[in-house]
Amino acid sequence: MGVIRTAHENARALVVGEIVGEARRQLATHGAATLSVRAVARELGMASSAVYRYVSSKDELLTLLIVDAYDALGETAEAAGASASGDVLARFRTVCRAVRGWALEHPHEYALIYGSPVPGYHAPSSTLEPASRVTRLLIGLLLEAHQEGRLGPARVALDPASTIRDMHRLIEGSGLSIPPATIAAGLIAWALLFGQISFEIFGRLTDLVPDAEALFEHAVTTMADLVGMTPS
Amino acid sequence: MGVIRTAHENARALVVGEIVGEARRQLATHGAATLSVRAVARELGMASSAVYRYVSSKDELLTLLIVDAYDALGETAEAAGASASGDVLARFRTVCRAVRGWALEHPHEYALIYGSPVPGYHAPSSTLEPASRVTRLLIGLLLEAHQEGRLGPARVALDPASTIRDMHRLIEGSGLSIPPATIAAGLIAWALLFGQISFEIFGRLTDLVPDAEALFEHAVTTMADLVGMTPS
DNA sequence: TGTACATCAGTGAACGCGCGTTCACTGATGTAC
DNA sequence: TGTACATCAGTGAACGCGCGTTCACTGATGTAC
Repeated sequence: MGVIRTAHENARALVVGEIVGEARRQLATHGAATLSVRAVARELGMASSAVYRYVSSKDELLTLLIVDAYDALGETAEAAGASASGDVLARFRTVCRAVRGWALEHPHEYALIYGSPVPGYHAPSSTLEPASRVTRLLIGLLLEAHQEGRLGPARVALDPASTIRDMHRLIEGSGLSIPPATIAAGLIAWALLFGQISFEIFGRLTDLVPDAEALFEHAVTTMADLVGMTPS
Repeated sequence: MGVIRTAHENARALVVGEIVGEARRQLATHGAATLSVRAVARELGMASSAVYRYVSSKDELLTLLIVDAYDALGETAEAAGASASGDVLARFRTVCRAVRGWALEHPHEYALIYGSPVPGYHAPSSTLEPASRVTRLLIGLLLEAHQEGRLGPARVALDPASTIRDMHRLIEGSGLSIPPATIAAGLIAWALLFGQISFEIFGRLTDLVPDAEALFEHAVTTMADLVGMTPS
């Protein structure tokens, strides 16, 4: 259909935006569990039945919110990566910081996409692409470092045949020219990134580590170390 | 009051156990969001009002479930650690495997304690002790390795003054004789452990890494490496 | 050992609530001639 | 440019549901004498 739309379609897109915006606002203040179609309609000053002209069900609204959150996080991370100066390592650190920063600013949206899955909700395929945005960005940095020759050996010794097979499958599936051990290290570093952020957001570091930001910096160093990213 | 109880008290404890058990069963099949006092009563064949003789509110039931989950995980991990043969490193690996194994068997209970916090619920202090059981076990292993001289330098270089201060505060608060850098590395390894498990439980590795168990073994090696735990 | 009494488990009805979703309708708005 | 018509946004009432929690009550059970 392209970019040209009829007036009706424009109006539709506008209202859908308002609905998702209000839903996001309620998510931010009350959390995902209490999100309700009726509450969104109420706050928007329209009948609850009117929302169904734009969104077919509560699940679809949830999907829109999830896509929205992934996109917001992806955009924040990409913008940080694009505007960062310095070498690949410096940009990697900046991107990690941006992800943490977004999570701290939007804890409920972060919980929606990186916390426990909402029971009974099954993510449709439309969430897959936005969900991989941050991952693709991080892989891009890894690839860049590799091409610049800034990638030492990964700190992971591939042992069982199944992992070697899995890593080769990933490499072939994406067409990346990164050594399998680096891929494995990248996956582990990825888990560490979101593990560290989740611990902080979900309150597990409270009263334990006052300066969580400083500890996060250490974690990022560990990640870079893991994949073999060397400075300057 | 001690261990001796009246018949009434014994009966009470028994029924509370049945209520929590049924609630746990429903949590396992339907997830935390749909947990309801009425559904538990229904399944137990009692009036919903009767539950309030034993549990003062839904929040208290949730607290009992959370304590229950922490204790189950703690017991599993402790049992694995106690029965494991081999050196500290081997026992560390066994404990990590046991934590992952429990999480895979009880994904909803895992989500309850290590996923996004339930909105509107504030954990009372009675959850603090059970929550720290696994952590204390892991710290114990670290301490053991240190006392046996099996602990090389941690792979974390303490940089900002605030982290050094935070780590010293942790050491003093617990009376541990572990170097500050090792404490920091331990915290990061801790985040990696649960980050890796959460990624697997919450489905982020599905279709990406078929043999998640093998990747987990690599992650555990990375954790041991991080804190400087050396083999044999 | 037998009886009176206090304790407490358990009941069932009720309160008030908010939810997701449907449906027949009204009225505005853009479009085709 | 003016009019007729189809489209569609939005309404308000309704359905049926399940929830947490309270309350006055009944009847069993253990205890004290």
